[in-house]
Amino acid sequence: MAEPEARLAELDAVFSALAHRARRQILMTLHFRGGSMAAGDIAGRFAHAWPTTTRHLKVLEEAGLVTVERKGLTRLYRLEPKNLEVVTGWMKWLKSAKG
Amino acid sequence: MAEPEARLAELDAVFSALAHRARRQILMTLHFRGGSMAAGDIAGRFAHAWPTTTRHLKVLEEAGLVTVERKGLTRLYRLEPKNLEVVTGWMKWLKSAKG
DNA sequence: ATCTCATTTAGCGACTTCGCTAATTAGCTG
DNA sequence: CAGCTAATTAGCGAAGTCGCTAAATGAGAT
Repeated sequence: MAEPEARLAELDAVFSALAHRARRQILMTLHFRGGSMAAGDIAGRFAHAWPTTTRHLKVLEEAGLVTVERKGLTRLYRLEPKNLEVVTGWMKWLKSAKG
Repeated sequence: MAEPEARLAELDAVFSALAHRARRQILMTLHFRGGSMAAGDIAGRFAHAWPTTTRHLKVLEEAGLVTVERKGLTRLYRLEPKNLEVVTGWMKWLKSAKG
């Protein structure tokens, strides 16, 4: 683990990313559609303007919750469930640890 | 469950509350010290000015993550683990549901 | 009633977030 | 290359967050 500050920063990034309803919904949408979708496909499912969704996607990407891959003209966003473990890990630890 | 909007609002409140490092730390501190502490006891463990911590406590309270009880001069904050289930529930559901 | 102690509320300034529209980048096709 | 399409970046304004200090509240003790 090392680098406690890096770990805290990661927690900050992940929890902040999850703090917005639209971003949680993006993750859910991705999951329900098999784990990966084109950016426009995602944007099309939201009432927000496309650039707004683009920015949400960037926040999720910076938190490590999704990854992007260029696929010709489109960009494929993929759910990265591994980094969600940061949250479950924190929750589990909070519940189990003894003082 | 009913009221989908109420449920979404609760998710918003809880995830937003967890999005700040100091607030996560307050929950951890509470847990490690047995689940309840006086406000001043909590504030004393943070570098922030006392009113700043008071506000964080209010955010946590509004999210249902802690409760307060007047105890003479002091106010006793108690961890409310039940409402943390909102998060674990969301996480679990996200991981297990099939599209 | 007054004083003190624990805590909150009020209010300010710096900064960030989140929505938008307009402009730009970059790949593909003719 | 010109033109279309997918998506991002730029930049703006409204609103929220988070730190602070100063003032107010409210309970207990003198």
